[in-house]
Formats: sequence, structure tokens, C-alpha cells
Amino acid sequence: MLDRVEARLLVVDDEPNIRELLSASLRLSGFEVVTAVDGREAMQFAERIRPDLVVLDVMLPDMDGFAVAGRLREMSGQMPVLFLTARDGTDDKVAGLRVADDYVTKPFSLEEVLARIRAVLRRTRGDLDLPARLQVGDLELDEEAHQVWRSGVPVRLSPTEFKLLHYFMVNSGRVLSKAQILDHVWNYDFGGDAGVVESYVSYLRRKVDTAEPRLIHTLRGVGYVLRPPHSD
Amino acid sequence: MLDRVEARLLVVDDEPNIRELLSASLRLSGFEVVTAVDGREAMQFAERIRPDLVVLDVMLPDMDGFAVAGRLREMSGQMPVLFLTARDGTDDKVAGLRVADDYVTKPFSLEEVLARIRAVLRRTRGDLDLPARLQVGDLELDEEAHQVWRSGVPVRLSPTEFKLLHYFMVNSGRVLSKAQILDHVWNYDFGGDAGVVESYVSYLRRKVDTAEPRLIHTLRGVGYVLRPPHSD
DNA sequence: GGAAATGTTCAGCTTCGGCTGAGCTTCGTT
DNA sequence: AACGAAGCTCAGCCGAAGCTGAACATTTCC
Repeated sequence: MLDRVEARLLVVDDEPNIRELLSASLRLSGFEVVTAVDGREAMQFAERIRPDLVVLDVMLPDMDGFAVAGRLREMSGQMPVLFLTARDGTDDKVAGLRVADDYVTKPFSLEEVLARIRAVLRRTRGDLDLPARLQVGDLELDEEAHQVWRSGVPVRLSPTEFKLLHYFMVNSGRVLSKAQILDHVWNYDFGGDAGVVESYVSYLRRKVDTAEPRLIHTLRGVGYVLRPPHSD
Repeated sequence: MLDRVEARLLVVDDEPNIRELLSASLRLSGFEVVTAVDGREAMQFAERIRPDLVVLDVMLPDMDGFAVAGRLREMSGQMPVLFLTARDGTDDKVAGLRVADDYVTKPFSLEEVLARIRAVLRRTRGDLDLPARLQVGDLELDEEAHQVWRSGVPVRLSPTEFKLLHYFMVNSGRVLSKAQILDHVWNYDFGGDAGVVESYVSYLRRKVDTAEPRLIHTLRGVGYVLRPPHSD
């Protein structure tokens, strides 16, 4: 996951915090990232670096995100775009963009953004390096179908449970601290403490990790790991 | 580990004790270190020396560590940052920055800081001089998985045992005094005496060094060494 | 608008790791 | 061989970390 450049991304947002948050964590996930603060810069950089995908805030100081998307597409046939929008659905333009590509509402969780980016790249590049189906031990997770099996038996998970398990599976074999989990799986504006992670790990265990050998391990004082059965 | 400049670091903290502690021990570990006391100086020096990584206290007298990080990145595309933060998670700014790169909470142990610095450099430079998996004799330690094997058999270690073994392995073949071990493996505010080191060496031996040939040796009146089997 | 599902907090309980101190062993010196 | 210093190990205490059930809040979906 980390050692390879998965794709080149252009991140466009005028809020520095969001820009930093996205660019840093996308880099950590192996993407090459360039950032722009407004539409003008976005066009400039896009021309220069020819990104595989653009992450684009709908509200920009100088021009409308849709206008930017339009001009990006004029420039290069079909440039995939992932829009970032405010949560309140009052904006009627949002209806239109539902169709266009894909979008994520603010405040988002990093897991959400990463999942969408991978989905878009999978579609537009037929990229099989980014498999839609994850497997660890006898646990299987299908991103597109949004479904999980343990030993072939389907398991019903709530959205948060699903995101948490997904995060575990993408990082299987790697220790994840509660803070790290909180930062990736929960929305970036979540104010609560890490206790909620404990709760959800508990739920997850109950639903997918009741049988031996156990896959989710607690490392006291460190965090959690999802470990495939043979390697422990 | 010692004979080569691993990387150039900029350490930014207004507390002289922390600054000295870090810069001295980072130099001993082979890094080239420049220090700054506030954000203004940090920007100045960063421009001049182009560090490979910045160790940055979140609370600075003149500006927010976050702001400094932002301006550092503006200056040089992607400048990796390791944040130092206070333990209490009540600071709401922390929520955002946790994600950004990596962070260590005060009071830290030097082992912790060094491990994080190496991890960040490994990621950002694809640096394979700094392997994630250590090996001495038939002892293996995986930092990411936070796991240890002896002769291929997994061993469960507590966090402190793990840090101690890690310190031994990074310094294998080198004699380490109890004071040195205390300074590196325990938090800098630890008040206790060196007896605790004896205890933990004892625990470690029981868990990973029961079989011949023994790897952990006592040098009476001097300290301990982890020595690979052939070279003694 | 109401029911069901999901998300979050909290408190009681359990488990585990960190540390200490005491008693014992080993080592080196005379 | 005898002594003291250094090191080893163990039992036990304490507090921190983690688990889970239940209460409460919020959202979603009919």
C-alpha cells in the first residue's frame, strides 16, 4: 500500500486545514499529491501535471467548482473529479453532480475519501491494483457491494462498523492506535474521545470475530491489529 | 548507524531542556541537527538548510505549530513534520493535526521519537537503509506489526519490553549502560532508579533469550550487550 | 410522525503492565 | 574462603487500559 505511487492527484480547496489534512494523508496512502487553493491555480497545475484524478471543493473563492470541472474536461477529454460539498443538501446544484462523478460531503472521514478515490480510479482506469474485494483469513469484504462475509456467511454491519473493518483490512498486519483509527474512520470534526473506538471494536468482534482463530487482537497500550491466522 | 549522516533535521521547541535533549541524542544517532526556538526562527532556518524532516512542538510562543507546518509546506512542496504535543487530548487543534503526519506526546521517550523519525523518513524517502524489520541472530522484530519472533516463534511482549528489545537491537553489538537505557527507553520525566532496567532485562531474557546461544549478555559494572551469536 | 437502526457516552468491572522492595545468587577481590 | 557489591528474580501492590451492557441521543426510513 505504501511503497508505490498509486496515482497522481490534484487537491483543490481554499481552506488550509482541509488541504493539509487531505494532502498529508493521501500521501501517506501512497498517492502523489499536488494542491491548489483556487480555480485559477487548479487549471494551471492540472495542465502541468496531468493528474489522474482531481479532488475538488465545490465552493471556491474565484470560481464555481462545476465551472472548474467543465474546463478541466475541455482540457483533457474525461478528467475524473471527486467533489467535496457541504452537508446541507439545500444546494440544488448538488442534484446535478450526483450524476456526474462522485462526491463526498463535509465533514468527511478519510476512509470515505480514500474509498471513493479508489472506486473512481477503478472505474476510469480499470485498475486492478485496487481490488474491490479484500480478504484476510476467512474474512471477505466487498467494497462495491458493501458487504462482508465470515467463512462465507454474510454479516450485516452498520456503516461505521463497515468503515472500521475496511480500515482494518486495508491495514492488516499493521498496528493501529486508537487515535489513528479515530482520525481515519470518524469525521474530522468528531470531538469525542477514543472510547468510541473501543465500543466499535467490541461490536465488530461480536459480529465477525467470535470463532477461533481470532483475527482482531488488542495490543495493550499500543492499539489493535487485524492479523491473518497463520502469522501469529 | 552512527558513522553516517542519516538526514538533516530541524528541531523546534521553546523549552531549552527538550531542545537540548533532542538535539544531543539525535546527533548521537547520526543526524545532522539544527534547532530553533520559535516559528520565526524555524522558517528562517528551514529556508536556509532545507531539512529532510522537522520536529515541531505544537505550542510555540509566537505561532501555532500548525501554521508553521503549513508555511513550511508552502515553502517546500512536501516537508515531513513530526509534531510534539502535550498528553492531554483536550486541545481541539490536536484532532486535526494528528492526521497530518505523525506525532509524539510529551513526555516521550527518545526511543519513541527516533522510531517515529525513522518511520517518517522511510515513508517519505522510500529509504531502505532504515528497515522496518530488525534481525539479530534468530531474533526478529517488526516495527509496523509490533511483533517479535524468536526462531520464528511469535513472542508476546509488553510495550516496555518491546521498546527495550528494540533499543537493544538497534544498538546490537554495542554495550549499553543502565543509565543509557533508562534515558532512552523510559520517558524523560521518569524518576525511578536503574533497578527497573534489571527487572525488564530479566523479563526479556525469560521471554526471548532462554535458549542457547544467549544473545543478551551482562557486563558486570558496565552494562548489557545484545550480541549476535557468531561475533563473540 | 413514529419506529427502528445507528451513534455516543458512561460506569462498573476485569485484566494487565509498571514498578518496587526484599531476599537470593553470582562475581570479583583480597 | 570470606566479604561486599552488583545483578537477578519474584511476589505483590497500584493504577491504567480495555471491555461491555445499558442508557441516552440522533438519524434514517417507512
